[in-house]
This record gives sequence, C-alpha cells and structure tokens, in this order.
Amino acid sequence: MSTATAESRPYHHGDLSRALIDAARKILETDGPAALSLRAVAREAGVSPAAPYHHFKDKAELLEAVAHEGWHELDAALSKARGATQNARDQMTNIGVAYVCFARDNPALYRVMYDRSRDKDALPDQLKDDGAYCQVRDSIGANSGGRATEIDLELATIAAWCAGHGLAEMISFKQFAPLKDLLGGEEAFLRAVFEHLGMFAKVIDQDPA
Amino acid sequence: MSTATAESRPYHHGDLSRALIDAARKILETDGPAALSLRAVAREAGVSPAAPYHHFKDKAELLEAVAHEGWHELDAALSKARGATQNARDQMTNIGVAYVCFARDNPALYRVMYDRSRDKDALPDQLKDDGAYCQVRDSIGANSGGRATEIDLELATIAAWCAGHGLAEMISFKQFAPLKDLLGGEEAFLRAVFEHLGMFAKVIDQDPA
DNA sequence: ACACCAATCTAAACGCCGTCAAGATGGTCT
DNA sequence: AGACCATCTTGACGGCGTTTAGATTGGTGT
Repeated sequence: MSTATAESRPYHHGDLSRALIDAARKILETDGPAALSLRAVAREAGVSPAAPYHHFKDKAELLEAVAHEGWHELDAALSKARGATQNARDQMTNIGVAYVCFARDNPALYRVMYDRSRDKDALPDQLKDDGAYCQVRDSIGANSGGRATEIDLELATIAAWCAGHGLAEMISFKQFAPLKDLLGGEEAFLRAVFEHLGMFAKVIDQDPA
Repeated sequence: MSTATAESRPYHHGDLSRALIDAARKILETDGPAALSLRAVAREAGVSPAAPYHHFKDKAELLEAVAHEGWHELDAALSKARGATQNARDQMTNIGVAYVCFARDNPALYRVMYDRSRDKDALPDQLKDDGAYCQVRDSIGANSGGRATEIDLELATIAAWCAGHGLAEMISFKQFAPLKDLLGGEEAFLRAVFEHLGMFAKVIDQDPA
C-alpha cells in the first residue's frame, strides 16, 4: 500500500522483495487468486519473469510471505476486537465476529493464507507462538475464572478456531443470504450462529442472559 | 473403482466420461491434488489431451463431476453414522465425527470438493436439497423435541456444519498431534472437541451425562 | 581513483499446462 | 450402399513455473 511500482527503474530496484509482495497483494485484490501468477507479479512490479527468483526460491515462498502478512493483520484485527469488550461471553463472540469479518473483507488474502497451509499440511508456527490463535486462547483463559484445565482450554480454543474458520468459508460461499436478511444483517447473523454454538460452555463463566 | 483404463482401446472408448472421472480420482489418491492436470487425466485414461473436451466443456466441469461424487459419498457416510445411533446427543457427535473422518480418509477428494466451491463462491445446490447438509438438519430436527423454531434449526445446522468443516481442515493440518495422544487417539480427540462446542445446546433435548 | 566482487537483473530456453481448430475414424440409420 | 454425426487425434497457440547463462550495477578494499 506504500511502494510505487513504475518510475525510474534503475536496474537495481532497491527493495524488490517488498515491491513483489505489494504487487502480489494488488493483483489479489484486483483480479483474485486465480490471476496470481509469478509472471503477473513480476509484470506488475515492472521486472523480468526471472527477477523474483533472487528474492524468493519459489512461487510458494512468495505466497508464504503474502500469507505471513495476512496472519499478522488478522492478529491485529482480533486484538482490537478483544480490547473493545470486557464481558466474557461478549468478548468471545466479538472475537469470532471479527475473525469472520476479516475473512469477508479480505477474501483473496484469506484464501491465500489457508491455501498455503493446505499445500504444506500445516498452519504457520507463528500462530501457536504469539499469533491470532494464541490471542483466542488467552481470551478464553482470562475469562475462565481459573476453573479450566490446560486441556479444556486448548480444546475450547480449537473449537472456537474451527467454528470461526468454518463460518468464514461458508459466508464466502454466500450460502445464508435469506437467513441474514431475516435476522437483520450479516453481523446479527454471525452473532446468532456463535451464540448457537453454545461455545465455551464448559470453560467460560456462566452468566447467560 | 470399477472401469479398466488400458486394454483394446477401440478408438471409440465406450464410456470415456466415466473413465475420465475414475482416472482423475486415481491420480488424486496416488499423487494428490497438485498433480491433477487435465492432460494427466487423459494420459491415465489412455486418450489424447483433447479427448476430454467432448465430454466436459472445461477442466472445471470434470472436477465438478468428481466433486459431485464426493458429496454423494459424504452423504452416505453421514447417513450411516446417523443410522447407527438413537440417543440425540450421541447421534450428533457421531455425525460430526463421521464427517471429519471422511475428510481425513479422503483428503484429496475433500479438497477438490471445497476448492470447486471456493472457485464458484457457492456450495453445490444438491447440499441444500437432499444432501449431507439436509442430513444434519433432519437429525437435529428429529432430536429437538419440537421445541426448535425453523430459524433455530437452521442456525444449529449451520453451526454444526461450520464446526465440522473447520475441524476437518485443522485435522488435515496435523495441528493437534500432542493433544490427540493425550486424549487417547484421534477419535477420542474429535469427540472431545465436539463435546466442547456444547453444540446444539439450544435445540437438542437436554439429557447431559 | 580504480579494480574487483557479489548482488541483482535480463534474455532465452525448457517442459508443462489448458484450450481450440482441423481432420481422421467408425458406428448407425436410411 | 451412402450419409451423418459423435467421437477421438494431430498439431498448434499462448501462458505458466523454472533454470541457465550472461549483462549491469553498487559497494568494498587498495
């Protein structure tokens, strides 16, 4: 969102890695994941098709970098949602809604993030260490009143993550339009689903409405 | 799993559509989704690269056919799990476990099924009409003791489907190996997660253990 | 100041891909 | 028999990811 892509072009670019990632994200937003070829990225950045190979060993490695940015931004979005609420149940619902909204607002990026994971058969390590997943677990932990075992905490986090990701994908399939209208908009719909999950029932302090 | 792929080959194949789908599934199981090119499928079926175009307008249309088979088989798997239990809560958990196990046992097929949906931004219509999704809703409905509104029923089904799909993907990312061991195997782990979702709390008859 | 080196980029090629147009083949119907 | 039409093949096109070899440059050491 910052670097320019076409001006003097003095053979040595300066920061081509950065420019390539930006170019990739621009293509992603403009033309979708299907148009994201390495050659197209190079074209967009104004360099030859072989240039990227001096900065990424692979197309996969470039996509990895793009995905990495995506995870960081998702992390930030969840942080913000978490900070905005204190009440335990609401906080969890808000984090869930924030997750799904991120996926809805950045569909191409979200897809790249998970496509990379599908290709590797693994989510990024960063997730477990200090990323968005950790964000969710901490929030559950902080609201569990100390009654939760380590295992229960982990299970609740997994359940929440799976529900969030599953819902994010279903939303992108545009499956639930009639229901959304019935419930008065998408966010109301999301809240209703998360409420319905009865999520965290075993772990969170029970002060149900 | 039935038709042969290489014998007399009398110019006119007989049932090439069938053979192409079988070839695609064979490649999928053997070499994974990345190796699934239209040319490879034609090669596997013993025909020229252009032959498939007389039976499918696209590579996408062939994959669609493969995915279609996948949804049917998923449907059958859920049916079986549903028939095997009466108790409400157990039935729902068993269906969930069956869903995730299908994805685990047919990872490449499962990926093609959802990749097609991601490309189309839509799940197959079949799902809503008489497919696996309907299977889940009916099971929830039959066990809700008539207390559930139409909307609650739909929301519960959505919640269940999202949780199942989300968990299926996370399992394929091999994220939870330590937890699985701790809980005594994968199926026990799956049951624990589904239990943790406190799923269907609003809808299913409450006779908790 | 200059020579050199390593980093960076280009040009050209390879094999693969999806797809299409033209022609060959062969069963079927009259 | 002959004509027709679905089916399959051949050969081509442009685009892709990637590699190799060579051109260009900025920075470093003397």
